[in-house]
Formats: sequence, structure tokens, C-alpha cells
Amino acid sequence: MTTSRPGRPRLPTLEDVARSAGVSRATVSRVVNGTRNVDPEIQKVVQEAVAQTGYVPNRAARTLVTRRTDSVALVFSVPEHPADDPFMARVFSDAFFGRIVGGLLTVLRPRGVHPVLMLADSDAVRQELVDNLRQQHMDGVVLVSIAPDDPLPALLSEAGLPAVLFGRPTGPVPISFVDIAQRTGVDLAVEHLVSLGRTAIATIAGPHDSPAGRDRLAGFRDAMAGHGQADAPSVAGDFTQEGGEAAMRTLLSQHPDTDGVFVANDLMAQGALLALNELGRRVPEDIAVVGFDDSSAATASRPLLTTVRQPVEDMAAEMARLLLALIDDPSQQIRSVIFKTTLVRRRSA
Amino acid sequence: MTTSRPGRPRLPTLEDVARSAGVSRATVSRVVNGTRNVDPEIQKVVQEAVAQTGYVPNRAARTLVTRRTDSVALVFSVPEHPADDPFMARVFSDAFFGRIVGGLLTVLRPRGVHPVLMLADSDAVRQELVDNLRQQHMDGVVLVSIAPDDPLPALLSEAGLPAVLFGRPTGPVPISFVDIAQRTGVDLAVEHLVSLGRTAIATIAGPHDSPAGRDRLAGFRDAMAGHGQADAPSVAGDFTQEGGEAAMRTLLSQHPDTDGVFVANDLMAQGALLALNELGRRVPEDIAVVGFDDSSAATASRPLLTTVRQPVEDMAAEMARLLLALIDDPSQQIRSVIFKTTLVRRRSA
DNA sequence: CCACGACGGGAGAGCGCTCTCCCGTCCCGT
DNA sequence: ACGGGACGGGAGAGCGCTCTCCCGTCGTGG
Repeated sequence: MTTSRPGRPRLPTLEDVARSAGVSRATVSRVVNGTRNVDPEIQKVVQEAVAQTGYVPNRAARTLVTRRTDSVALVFSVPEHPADDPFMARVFSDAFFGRIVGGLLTVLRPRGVHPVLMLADSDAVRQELVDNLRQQHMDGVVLVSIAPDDPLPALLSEAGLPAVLFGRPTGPVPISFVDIAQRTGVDLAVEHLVSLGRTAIATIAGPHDSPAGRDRLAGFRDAMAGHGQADAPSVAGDFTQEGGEAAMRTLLSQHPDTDGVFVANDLMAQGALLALNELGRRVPEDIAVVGFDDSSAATASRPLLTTVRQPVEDMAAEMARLLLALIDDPSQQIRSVIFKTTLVRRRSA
Repeated sequence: MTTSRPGRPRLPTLEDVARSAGVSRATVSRVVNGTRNVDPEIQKVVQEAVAQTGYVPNRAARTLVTRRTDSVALVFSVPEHPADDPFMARVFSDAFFGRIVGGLLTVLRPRGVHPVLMLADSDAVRQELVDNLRQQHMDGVVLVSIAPDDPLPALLSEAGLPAVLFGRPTGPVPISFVDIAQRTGVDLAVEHLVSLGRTAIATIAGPHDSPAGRDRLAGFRDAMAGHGQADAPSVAGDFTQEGGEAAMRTLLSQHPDTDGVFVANDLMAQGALLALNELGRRVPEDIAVVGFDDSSAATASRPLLTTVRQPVEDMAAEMARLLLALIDDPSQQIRSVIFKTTLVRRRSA
């Protein structure tokens, strides 16, 4: 156990600044934190002393008494997976992650709060995470879960820890979250296909164990029922590009006359486009394709993908706001905020 | 300023556990941290008391005395950019980010160290970051910089803060880093094209203000010179897909006979492939394409991209190891570790 | 002219932990 | 049988900060 860092000299403390400024520790603290009124004259003296000594407040000491760490956990909860598997890469691939971080930072940074990155990929880790929070290492949690039936929301809720989810929880867990109006988003896609004159519309759905997958499929069914086609074809995919490719082939082999398809996410849509190209189907002439998410896959594919955009940055920013409010007052009611989606028209439909 | 969290009861402390176990605070600390020998009998009693009280050590208090936070900053340093610009999305897009995080975690997690995510997108933020470190909020820095002439490496180095870079610094800054043998990697690509019988080989280079861009172009020139073609054509791109697309068109308009091209990164290569497809050139029959990185773009493009793979996970893991060593002993010499690349043969060459 | 409140500043008690000292006990070797 | 060292445990200081409490000094109103 190292006692003290060799080579690194002792940093100036409040005490040092106080001595140098000829005031008490308390006064320096007041100036530094801007609490209460301090004589402008003294304020100046203290500020000079701070600058001169190069004082920077020690976070741990402050945390110890305020019980605030000014950092929150940014947790990605994913299914258990072998170490060498590219799953994790997939999780973070796509701009999704960046958009989340970007949105969070617009709110967190001005408040001086830092996100601590955590990957919850096993139940052991999930438990450890809850311990970490109880340890007061972090004030709260922003949780993005893509694990089927993730126990984490319930764990957090039970522990009474401030937390906000991206997307509604799988079960009836009392916890704050942000989400999009999934069905309305799907409507956008379906109505667009219909307005294009497509009459044989099908869907490539997401996995049934994800809320988004389920909601989007249900939305699709409802929307199609509204057009008198309650039995529109659907093939389930797994939200990956390869899955989309395979699903497209399956779909066409079962329903070769399909002329419009709603794909539950862009990555699968990209795969579907690849498959269509190889099968010699022209997009959008022979078959129109609409994706969901407006991820980077949408602009990486050819033709450019028409898709339903979710305002991820705004959602992330709202998550941060909800979380900070919850941290300020943990007795606060849980809340959920639902965002609207928009249709981004490109070439594929 | 909130005094104490309402609703949340006081957590058990060492003192509580000690009382409950009938031993001293020091003994409980020893058991919890596994330092020194403690009578197995007492150990058991203490452990039971810990479990019974639900004790979890308070991180801040521990940090205050050990001066270790057990968290490191994971900094992405990027050029300044307008708030609404998708730049950030681009930064984090692609699996690159995930591979870095994955690699880091394999080393950090077993040691109980957490990465704190930071985005350094302006000089103000960079300065703030250095302050944060001096504040002891984090023990060290893992820096991934894609900002041209980034001042951060120098700042960190001057401040004597433990830091490790991904990729060598732009200037002659004394700082630890991991990198790949860029030239050897480029050799792999060029030799492959040559072995395929290509005789009119060109390159789409990266920006000149990035070390990787420069190194790869220099490597290309050298390799081609080795084949008696010191003046092989090159067009500069900006590492984006659109840039690659444009560069490919430029290249073909200037050198229509090109039958092999080395592209300095996969994203540009993906763009190049798109352009070639639109221009009616068959890949690899008419023109062979080799990329660099083996990013997700390599498998998202058609035909699948032959590329030079950098072992990002291994590099990230090594960064973590270097950093932890540096944190343990800051007086340690700076070190750099260079990794080998491998050629991943797919369809495009 | 005095009482009173507002205000600016200081003193000091901890926050919860680690770690150095120190002390008692036991097991050696001589 | 005795001295010395190894070992296990306790006492207590102190990490650097915030915040409550208290006290002195004003300005103000009766």
C-alpha cells in the first residue's frame, strides 16, 4: 500500500490559502463556493491567494461532507456474452452512443457533473454496480439497457437510488424514463409507405424480448389494421445487419410480391438493402424501405435510407435533467417523458 | 445547499461494524481491505458483522486518506465544433469507441478502477480537465486524440500527470503511448496489392495534420518506392466516408488506369467503394481496394473490405496497464508500446 | 441614545476512513 | 527459565473540506 505519492508535492489546501490571505478557512471556502456574502475587498484578496497558491479544492474532502460526488454512472446493460465476442463493439458501434453522450454532456457539463462509464454485462456486475452507488461513488444512474428482461431497473428502484432509463422498463417497474412514442413513429413509416401507393407492406421486426421490438411490431400491426390489413406479414430479426439481411431474404421468399417494408431499426434496414441489391430488386422502385432510428447506418447505406428519427440527444439531455432533479430531491415522484419522432425522407422510400 | 439527503438513512460506517463485531475500527478496516493477518476467527465475526449491517466502504473517505480515487479519465480530444454538428456522433460512431472501452475494461475492472468519460472539445475544457486531475478527481488519463496539434498531451506532460495516449503525439512530447507500426501495416497492404498483380497502385491518404495520416502516406510512398514507383498517385481525404467518395472520383479522373488503391482508413474506403460502384468499376476485378483499421465499415461495405487490422482492444488494454503502472509509480520512465497489424483478407482485394 | 437585527467573519466539530504507533501475547532459541 | 522477536489487535491522529454556531460590528428605528 503506497503511503504517499512520491515525487508529487503536497497540494495547497484551504488552510494554506487562508494563511496566505490572512483570513479563516471558512471565509476562503465561502469565496470559493460563492455561498453567503463576503466583503468584496476580502473576496479579491482571497481570489488572489487562490491564484497565487494554485489552489484547487479537493474533491474527496468535499464529497465526504456534502455527500455529493458530482458524478453519475452511465450504464450500458447488455446480455452476458463471451469475452472475445464482438458484442460490445456492436453495442457501442453506430453513432447512438455518441449521441447519448453528447446529449448528456450538454446538461451535465454546465453543472460540473461527470459521467462514469460502466458496462453491466453480468448479474455479478449489476450487483456490484448497485453497491458502488450505495458507496456513494456516484450520485445516480443513467441506464441504457439492451439486455432482455434486465433486472437492473428493478434493483435500482428497490434500492431507492436515483436512476433514469432510456426506453421504458420491460416490466412494471416504478422508475423514471424517457422514451419515444413508438407507435406514432411506426405510424409515420406506415403512412408514408401507404402514401407512396404501396399495397403489399410487410415488416422486419425486432426481437420480442425488447420493449422497442415489441412496441414497434404492435404499432405496425395496429397501423396496418387501420388500412384493413391486420395480417400484414412480419419476420423477426435481431437488430443486427446480418439479421436484417437474412430476414429480408426470408420475407421475399415467403412474400415475393412485397412492395414496401418497414424495418424496425436502421442496422437491419441496411442489411435488407444489401439483400435486395443482391436479389436484383430496385429500391425504391420495386420495393420501398423505411427504417427506424436515423442512425449512421441510414446514411451509410445505398440508397440513402428513409427512416424514423428519434431525438436521441434531446432524450439524453432530458435524462440528465430528470436525474439531477431526482438527485436534488430523492423523494420526488418518478416521471417519464415521451418524445416525438419525425420521418426523415431520403431515397429508399 | 442540502445538508443531508432526506429520506436516505445514514449508512453504516466502519464504527458501526466494529461495535457490532466487538472489535476496533482498525481491525474491521484490515479485514475489509485484506491487509495484514487477522485471526481467522475474528475475520469471520467481522465478515458477518459486515454482511449483517450491510456495510459498504465510503469511497470519499478512503480517497481522502489514500489519495487514490480508483478512477481514470477516458478523454476524447476532438477539434472545436459547433454544438449542433454531428461531429461528435462521428467520433463515437463506428465500433472504435467500443473496442477501446472493451480493452480498457478488461484491465481496469479487475483492479476496481472506473473510467470517467470526458470530451475535450475546446481549450477551455482541456484546461478544466487538467484542473480536475490536479483536484485528484482522477488518478490518470487515457487520451484518444483526433484533434490536430492537440495541446493536451503537452499540458498533461508538463503537469506531470500520469497519462497514456492512443497513437503517438503530434510533436516531440515526452509522454507514454501505444501505437501501431504504421509503416509495416501499410507495407502489408501494398505488398498484397502487388502480389495480386496490380501495377497501377494509388492511395487515398488521410489528412496531413494527423500523425496517422502522415505516417500512412509516408509508409505508402516508401513501399511503392521499393517497387520502383516513387511517384505513385495520392489524393488526400479527411477520413470520412464522403471524403473517400470524393477522393476516389478525383483519383480516377486523374488516373483512370488505376487498378489498385490503398485507402488510409475504412470509412474512406467504404466511400470509395460506393463511388466505384456508381462509376461502374468492378471491385476487385477492375480495381482492388485495401482499407485500414478493420472497423465496422469494413464489413458494412460491399464487397466486404480487405483491410489492415489494428488490435485496438489489445492496445487499449496495454494503455490501461501502462497507466496503472504509472499511477503506482509516477517517477517511472515514460514508455511506448508498438503493436503489429495484420491483413484481413476479404473480397475487395 | 439605546435596543435590535442584519451581516460578515472566525472557531471548531466532524464527515468516514487509513495508517502509524504502541502494547500485550505467544513461541521460539539458548 | 528467560530474552527477544513475530504477530495480532487497539488507540488515535489526521486527510481537507463544509457547515453550524457564535461573536463582533455596523445601520436603523423607536
